[in-house]
Amino acid sequence: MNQQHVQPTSAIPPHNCLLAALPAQDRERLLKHCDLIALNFADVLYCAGDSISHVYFPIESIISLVKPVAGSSGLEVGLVGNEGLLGVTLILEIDRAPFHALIQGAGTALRIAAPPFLKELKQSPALQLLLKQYLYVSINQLAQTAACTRFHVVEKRLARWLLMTQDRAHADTFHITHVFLAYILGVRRVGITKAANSLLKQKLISYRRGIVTIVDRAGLEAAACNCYQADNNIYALILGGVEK
Amino acid sequence: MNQQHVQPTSAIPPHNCLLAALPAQDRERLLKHCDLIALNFADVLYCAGDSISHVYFPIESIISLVKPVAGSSGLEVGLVGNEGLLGVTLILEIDRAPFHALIQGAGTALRIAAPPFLKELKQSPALQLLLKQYLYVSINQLAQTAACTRFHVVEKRLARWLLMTQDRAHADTFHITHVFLAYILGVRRVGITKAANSLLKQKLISYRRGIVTIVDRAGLEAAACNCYQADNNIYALILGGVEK
DNA sequence: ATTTTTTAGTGCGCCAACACACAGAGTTCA
DNA sequence: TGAACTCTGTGTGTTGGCGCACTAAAAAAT
Repeated sequence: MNQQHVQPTSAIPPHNCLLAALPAQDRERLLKHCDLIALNFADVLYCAGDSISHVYFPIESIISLVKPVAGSSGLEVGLVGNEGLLGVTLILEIDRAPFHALIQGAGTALRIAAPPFLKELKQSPALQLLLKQYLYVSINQLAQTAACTRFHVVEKRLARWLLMTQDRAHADTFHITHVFLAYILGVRRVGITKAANSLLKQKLISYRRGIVTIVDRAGLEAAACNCYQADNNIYALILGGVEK
Repeated sequence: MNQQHVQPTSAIPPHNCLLAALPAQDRERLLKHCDLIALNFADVLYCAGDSISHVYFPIESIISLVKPVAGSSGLEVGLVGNEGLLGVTLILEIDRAPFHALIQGAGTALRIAAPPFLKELKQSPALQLLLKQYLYVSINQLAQTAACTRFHVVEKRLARWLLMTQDRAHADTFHITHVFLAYILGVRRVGITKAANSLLKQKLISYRRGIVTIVDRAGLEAAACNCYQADNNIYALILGGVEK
């Protein structure tokens, strides 16, 4: 892990939707214990089974949750950007990460050690509720991914994943290689090459050597399975009050 | 839904592991609000999105949690027997079922309406902890199923499912058809026929017209993917104190 | 006892994804 | 400038599961 502390010099205050949704007082108490850190591509924040040392609120960074599989590579079961947080299961009072957590998109995050987080959690019913809601959404999205992985072809799954990442990257262009995508979606690299090439030919995306650009977002949404919409719907339904 | 009230006449007291793990006082308070009911095969307790009217503690019944998929049939993402309960997400204070819940194995269950359950939940830290632990286990098993569904062939998945069902049925023989299994595992009926036939030829199971018998449990464990063991491990790790 | 319904087994062509291997092109570094 | 490395594209044969259609046999209903 190669995390650096970052001076919070930017004029725009760092933004995480869940933090923003907290009452000002609760948020301030929490922020006092937070560090703004930079997360680098492929950093591993923790592995399944590890103790949860810190909670992360991504700002621009994107975190992949990966379920490891004996013998196989693994399978992404969740994606965390500034709409969420990493470490939500702490609300279940179990100090054990259910999944690998690795950085899929470099950027900053607010980090807080588990002990102060748990202390604030006890004091803040608003934070408790937010975590419960986010956990509920995560469970729904996990099941959605399970079904999607079973029934939908790679091209549609890839389109969905690109949309989810674009939402969290807040940019049309981001860094990703076919190899990494293959790992995430649990398919061969060649499968990604083929699917990506198809999306390219349809002029929905463009890419070269690790840089993907969304060209036609509406088209990509049409090319994706509606699991993408389903995920958004459940988030809006449960966490609708949270500003995006 | 065709549920009948059942006289709790049996000499052996009905047994649900989670209820049994509660302190006697908390359990008694809860049981006062419980009805012992009979659940019939294919009963639908609720659909995804429904309000959670009741919580169910299976005794001999087995409940399937199914994530519906637009266009496709659905995919089982959880199995609840007397080692668990249905309605665990109520602890997240969200009155919305994340999955379909349908009876996969007929039998009795203790049922309690949501309002008294929530009231008892507030009063019983032991019940709160148990639900948190069970929810954590369920999340892990959900991810396990997601990965299993992606990477393992039907025959191994079928073997795993038969073992899970045998555990919950507490019997070597139970009622199940190929059509139902196909729905549950998200494959064609013919795929089940083929896989079941293979297990039959290996003398691990026997079956005829809706009745399956486990013949060689050790052999079946060897034929299953280790997702079966992984599920058991996480349950034992988190809920190890709970008697089986 | 005959018909109808339910459940299981078989055959055929098809396709998405697999495994493995290698080629070409851009990037980095010496 | 050339070598080493990284990333993407292509080719060949294989396979697990799909869709569809039909047969066979057991159970239930009339």
